Amino acid sequence: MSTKPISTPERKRGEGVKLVYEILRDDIIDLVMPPGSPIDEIQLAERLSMSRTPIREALVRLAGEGLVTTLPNRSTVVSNIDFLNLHTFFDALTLMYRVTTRLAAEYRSTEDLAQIRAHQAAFTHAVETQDALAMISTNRAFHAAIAEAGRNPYYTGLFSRLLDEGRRILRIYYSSFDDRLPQEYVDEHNDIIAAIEAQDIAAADRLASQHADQIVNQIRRLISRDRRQQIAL
Amino acid sequence: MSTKPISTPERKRGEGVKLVYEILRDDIIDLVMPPGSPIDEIQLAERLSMSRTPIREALVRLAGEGLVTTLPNRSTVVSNIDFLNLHTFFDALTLMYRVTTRLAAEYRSTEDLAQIRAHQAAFTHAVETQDALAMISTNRAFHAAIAEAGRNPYYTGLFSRLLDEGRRILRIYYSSFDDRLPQEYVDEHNDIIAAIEAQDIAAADRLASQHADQIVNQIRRLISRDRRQQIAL
DNA sequence: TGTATTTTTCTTGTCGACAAGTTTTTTCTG
DNA sequence: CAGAAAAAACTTGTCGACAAGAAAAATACA
Repeated sequence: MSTKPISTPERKRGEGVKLVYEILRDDIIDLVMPPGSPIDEIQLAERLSMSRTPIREALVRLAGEGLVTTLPNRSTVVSNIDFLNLHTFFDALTLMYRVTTRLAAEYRSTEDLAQIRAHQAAFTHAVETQDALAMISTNRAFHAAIAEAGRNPYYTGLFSRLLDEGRRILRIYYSSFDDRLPQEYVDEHNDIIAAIEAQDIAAADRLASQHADQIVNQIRRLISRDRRQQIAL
Repeated sequence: MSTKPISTPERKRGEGVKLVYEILRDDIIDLVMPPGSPIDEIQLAERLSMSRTPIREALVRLAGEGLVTTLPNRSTVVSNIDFLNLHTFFDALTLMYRVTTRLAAEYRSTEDLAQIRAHQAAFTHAVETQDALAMISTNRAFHAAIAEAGRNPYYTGLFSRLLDEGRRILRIYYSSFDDRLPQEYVDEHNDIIAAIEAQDIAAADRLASQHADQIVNQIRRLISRDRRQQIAL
């Protein structure tokens, strides 16, 4: 975690919480603060030059989203990634990939398609320049845009949480990205876009399902490879 | 909302937030505080004889779950029920009914079954005594227990929110319950229990789907009937 | 009398301080 | 010197107070 103070000489009333929330959220998702990192309220308050009240409010919100864990009367820490129950994560992620893509095919507007295509362009660029970090974030934005087009807030809410959790997991292994897979992702994304544009719900469901399997399998491979390396040490 | 002060002479450190959270949550779900009700922090603080800090923390949590809406620099109010987009609610509810029941059939332990049966007994009793309010809450507990048996925290989290929202909607119409339908629900619940016990995933899925359709249709009927009455006035 | 403007009142957002626990350090004792 | 007990240092949870903004009331004006 960077400790340098952030210059916030003037802040509007009500923006403090938002600021802290977004800083912590980004730092947690990008693993700047790895799982288990303690979050010191006083330190944060000094760094952002504000009182502990807005800090605590942001922490309560983050706890509600499962990104931090509050240990009563003890420190708040960045939530751990539960590798033992990853299958529940994969299961929910796959389901949300499917239903959001289905709904997008059903309800997408022309503007939705433009948004989705813009994110896909960014993802393609990240793949071409082999920027693994950019791949992870643009991939998230691409699928979040699809979910938005589906217009079901219950799904977008859960899906966002799952995508964030997936980002954390991928960041751990981002250095060991295969450069063969990303191109496949680009192609699959394009197929999904085509199905959404054609409003072919069945195809959207099938493609999303396959895409989810690809990602799940990739994560599984990254984890097992990592485990082998650890044993080799 | 009842305004009588609650006797809380001594409270342990850290229990204040939990107390406020549960009181507000229950009052909102049971429509003691109907949608749109303003929540006055100072009034609440005086009634529970504590400062505004724990009150605000509880409100942030409730806002995270969508039960209250915070209007910046203005009052926090109980969230409205979005009747215009009820289809997104029905869609998500049906899906969660299905996946949680499927998973329960797959992973249920003997203790899970006992829990589920206990809730079903309570539901049956509520139907027999024609206690509509008890039907609503025991029905929720029954399905929540099934979801717990499926052991996917992402699903149980979303499902809980949906069940709570459904409880709010049903409470609005609780006086106009048909007395024919509840008996069907009892039978359907028993079929679902049988499928879960037999670990018949396909049957569990199918029954949950039918059950969800029943409930969705019932709510739709209650709403349209209510609308006709309003027009008749 | 009705509308615009100012003033007052009220509620929320933020702050600094203190109390209740927890962890770490120090001191005591065998 | 090792382990237990006591004390100090630190962190979190709660409080009362104040400032900023919004709603309501009062006033001015046509």
